Amino acid sequence: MSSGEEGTPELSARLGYLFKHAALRLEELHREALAPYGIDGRELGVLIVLAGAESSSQHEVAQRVGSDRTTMVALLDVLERKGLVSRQPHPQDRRRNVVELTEHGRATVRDATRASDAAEKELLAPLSVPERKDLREALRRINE
Amino acid sequence: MSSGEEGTPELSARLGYLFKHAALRLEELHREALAPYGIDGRELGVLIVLAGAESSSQHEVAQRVGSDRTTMVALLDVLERKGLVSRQPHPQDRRRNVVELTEHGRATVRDATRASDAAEKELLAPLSVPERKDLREALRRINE
DNA sequence: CGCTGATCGTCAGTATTACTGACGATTGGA
DNA sequence: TCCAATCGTCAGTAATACTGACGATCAGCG
Repeated sequence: MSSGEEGTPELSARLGYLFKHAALRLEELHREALAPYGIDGRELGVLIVLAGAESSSQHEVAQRVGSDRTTMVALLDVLERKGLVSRQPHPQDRRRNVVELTEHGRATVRDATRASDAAEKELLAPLSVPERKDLREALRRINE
Repeated sequence: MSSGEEGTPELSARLGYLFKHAALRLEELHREALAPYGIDGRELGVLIVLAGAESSSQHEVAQRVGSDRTTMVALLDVLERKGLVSRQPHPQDRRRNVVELTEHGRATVRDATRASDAAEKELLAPLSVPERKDLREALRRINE
């Protein structure tokens, strides 16, 4: 397996291909699972961050999600229009916005996260339960 | 772990987050690893497909890569301009182009694949050797 | 042989996403 | 009080991949 072979490489064995296609498939499952809640996976990510750290600035939310503050503007515009989050001026620092989940937002995170869990479970269906745990753990360690 | 808990979900434990960040990190490693060859990961994918199936039509290449034929046009334009692939009219079916690796293309796939292997290895560095194999195998099974 | 439907490569247009760079407003420290 | 830094915002840009259409070509059927 590791002696100096020179075999034709196979695209479907490449890590990039494997990640990309797994991510695409998960995205599709999420589209179906989250449709009843009117959000997509990216938006659920923002809601999850807010559920874990109530009342953050937009900049903080962006950092936690792993995007940047300019991307967050339009994202929060949409979530605000959907009634899932609220923006209020920070009382002590008027440069900031305090971003919080609305009541509707809290209910949506709860239910949509369950739907997302189901989507993940469906993606991982070909694996045994311990294999699923190992996969998650391996990915977690790769991402430090 | 599986009793009716209602804990705050953590974004970094979500599969979508894990895949996205692993893919981003790998993309970055690939950027560095492939720079000497003047190609990116997407282009290496095309070259790898061509190395495994010499003389395909553009449509076939696109299907194997998992994109569509309109995307492939510009991609092959670039690879042709770089002297890595050649396009010739199919002798029997003049609708098709026969796409083949040039000599330079063959050498590039060989060397760039090695560089890509190194990038993958670096991404998987936190895992033991059997764990790397398990991860690949799990991803392969997820993607059918 | 002549039609008809399908296929191939191409291109224009569009949508999505995320970035850079700049701006005004605001803050906090020298 | 002044200056550098921060925050949210927006315009512009770049990368990517899609849809829909087009002409050229092919294959099958009558």
